[in-house]
Amino acid sequence: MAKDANPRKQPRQERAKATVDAIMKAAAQVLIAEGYENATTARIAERAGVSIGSLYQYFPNKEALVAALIERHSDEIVATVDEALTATSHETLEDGMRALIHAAVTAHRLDPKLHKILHEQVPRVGRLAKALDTTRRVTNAIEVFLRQHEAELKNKRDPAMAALVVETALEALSHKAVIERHDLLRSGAFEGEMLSLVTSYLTGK
Amino acid sequence: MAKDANPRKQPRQERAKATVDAIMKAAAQVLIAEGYENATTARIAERAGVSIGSLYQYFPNKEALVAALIERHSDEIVATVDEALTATSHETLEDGMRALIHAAVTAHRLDPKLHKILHEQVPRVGRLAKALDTTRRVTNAIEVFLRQHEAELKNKRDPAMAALVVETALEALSHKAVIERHDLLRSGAFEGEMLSLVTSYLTGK
DNA sequence: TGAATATGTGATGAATCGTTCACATTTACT
DNA sequence: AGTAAATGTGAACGATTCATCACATATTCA
Repeated sequence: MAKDANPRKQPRQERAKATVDAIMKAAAQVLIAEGYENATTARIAERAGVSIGSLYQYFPNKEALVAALIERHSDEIVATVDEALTATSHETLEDGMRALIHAAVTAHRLDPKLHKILHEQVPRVGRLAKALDTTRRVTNAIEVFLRQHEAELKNKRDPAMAALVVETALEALSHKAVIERHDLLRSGAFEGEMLSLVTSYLTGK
Repeated sequence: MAKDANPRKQPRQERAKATVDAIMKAAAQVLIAEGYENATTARIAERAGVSIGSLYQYFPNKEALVAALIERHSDEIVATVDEALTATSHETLEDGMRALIHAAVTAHRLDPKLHKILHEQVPRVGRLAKALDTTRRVTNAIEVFLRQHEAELKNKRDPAMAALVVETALEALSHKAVIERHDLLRSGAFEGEMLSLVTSYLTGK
């Protein structure tokens, strides 16, 4: 087990970029198919059609490879949520929440199987934990939005606290719907429940 | 790696029961201290003051040992929640939710470190997944409670759906508070937020 | 007391894994 | 064409793991 976190060689030629891309694609596929523990570097390299040595030329170890995957996935989610909230910054709080919920569900649906693995099976330790702080970034975005709509907020609701509550609840509900109860999303009923949950909490109406 | 799931010998003498107990206690301690991946059977046996052979006499493999730990923990949580809901079955819906929230937080606090490991680091595969269905059992209990208070429920709220939403949200919030933001529990403010969230959703007031 | 059964031991096997490194091949550039 | 840099290869290594089994000890009970 290497503790070496030294940055590996950066791909300079097109050929090398294709290799890195193939490795990451293969890593995602193998993670989905085999789970984190059985996703060995050898299997990933084989799936990528690359030798094991090439893998270690661009990623110092397995952990860093998975971290790269997580970071990319996290960025996608945060971007999706951010877009939704900034796009509705001048509409009502309820409209914003509706957009947020839609974004959260959409984000989870980008690659549900990979999301499930990354979220449930990847150990939350070391560098991996850092890459997984989607939560904090999303909560911040929500807090900003709530401050912009403080007038609609129920008396004495602290935006920071409310953002924490809303993020936690919506993340859990989106996750459950997309990962475990995909049937709930057939009709729009479940999104309606989520909206009802957060708006009545936030506005107190 | 053995796939053998054959039931191992049951402890018949007191001595053996003590051994099994020591193994489970040690397993919890080692899991907390080292994490799931580094919690080797050898380390657990050493910590228990037992030989590795004894461990394998009562547990067919590491997975089964952890599963036993999970099952016990899950039963504790379900029991705590069940008590709270049945004790308040004749009080108001809000009182019941207050008790439920208190129970959820208490349940998470029984052994927060172990809970965190079991919840976040143990791979959700095979037998482990089955043992982890605390969720389903708690949701059922909540649904029963809600049906008993259907009169107080907002128009057209389906008890099954509402139970799902409430369980998911409260579990996520309790988890976050106890595991990541223990500071939030100093004052009772956070429990208040949780109560506000679910009661305004359920009663629509 | 002594035999049958239950329990405990730990060296050892067998498998797997992450990672390295000496070397081969390909590309870029003069 | 020729050379240096970039990229690719995969056998081999060391470390670690789970799990077994032949044997020793303790307990039960006739």
